[in-house]
Amino acid sequence: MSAITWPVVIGVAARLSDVSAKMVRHYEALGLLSPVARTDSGYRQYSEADVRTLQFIKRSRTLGFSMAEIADLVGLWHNRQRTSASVKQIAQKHVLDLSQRIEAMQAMQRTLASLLDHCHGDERPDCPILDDLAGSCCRPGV
Amino acid sequence: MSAITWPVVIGVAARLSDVSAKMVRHYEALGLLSPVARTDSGYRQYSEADVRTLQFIKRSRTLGFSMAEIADLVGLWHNRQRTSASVKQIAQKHVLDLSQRIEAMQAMQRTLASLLDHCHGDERPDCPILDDLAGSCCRPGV
DNA sequence: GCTTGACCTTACCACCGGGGTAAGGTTCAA
DNA sequence: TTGAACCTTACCCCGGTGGTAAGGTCAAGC
Repeated sequence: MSAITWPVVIGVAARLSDVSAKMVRHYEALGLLSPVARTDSGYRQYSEADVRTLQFIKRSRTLGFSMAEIADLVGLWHNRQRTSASVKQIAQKHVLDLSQRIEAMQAMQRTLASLLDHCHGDERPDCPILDDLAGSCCRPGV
Repeated sequence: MSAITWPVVIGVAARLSDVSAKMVRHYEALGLLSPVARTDSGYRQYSEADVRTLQFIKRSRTLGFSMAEIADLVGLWHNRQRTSASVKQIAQKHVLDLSQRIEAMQAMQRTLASLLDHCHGDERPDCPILDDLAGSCCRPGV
């Protein structure tokens, strides 16, 4: 077990937060992470607080929040005057967004399932799936 | 009711297939649609078959197939030696892919729902959602 | 002290499935 | 003949991430 000497360079911060060094720089460019300190030679220096912010961002991405939402969440996290209502509102909107995307994909699945059900899947060329994609059902004359 | 005079320019083909002219050109660049005829002045000319292909692509996109999958499907559609098994295999893979994406999003939803459930959503700053994102549960000492 | 290799820096390009915008040529109808 | 509507190519943008290249820096080993 090796204790960490702070601050750390980007590679260590990346490993500690399970975010690639590339994305760590990207998050900084996006403003999710305030510009960190630099050594004389230009190396970025990450404090424990910086790494915790990266972990916060990572966890938020895992839950599917967009970069814009995460920017808001990080801002609220760092703001002691925040209200839990403002946080909850962001999360509720995200859940709603997820529901809509899930519903859209499930609709695709239902249609595909029914098409798969009617397709023999054998050596013959006749295929209800292609027939549906070609729209033959709606325009029998075409 | 106005009968259509074939071939048509890109704008008409776009309206007939509910695909933007921009994307019609893009699909051609991707090779989904073989390069169409041109007038002396360079305008693209779309036949009925071309428009049917565009409609096929549109319907496939609506069902969530990727461009690569659609390229395969269009190829099979135009190939009389195809087997319905080959079509079915693409569709089955796509359904599986959808299932995995849906499952991942539902997992996010479950986590978010539980967090929302514990968040008061009032004027106070205390917020289980932020606590979770900050990972305080797992690293109480940090 | 010098070399080596691992690391850092910035700056580009790519993906997908589009959206936009600009500058210029063409067509058609009034 | 002129003006509007349309076409052409060529470029930039989004989100979120990967790669790659060319160069600077640091620490350890000899």
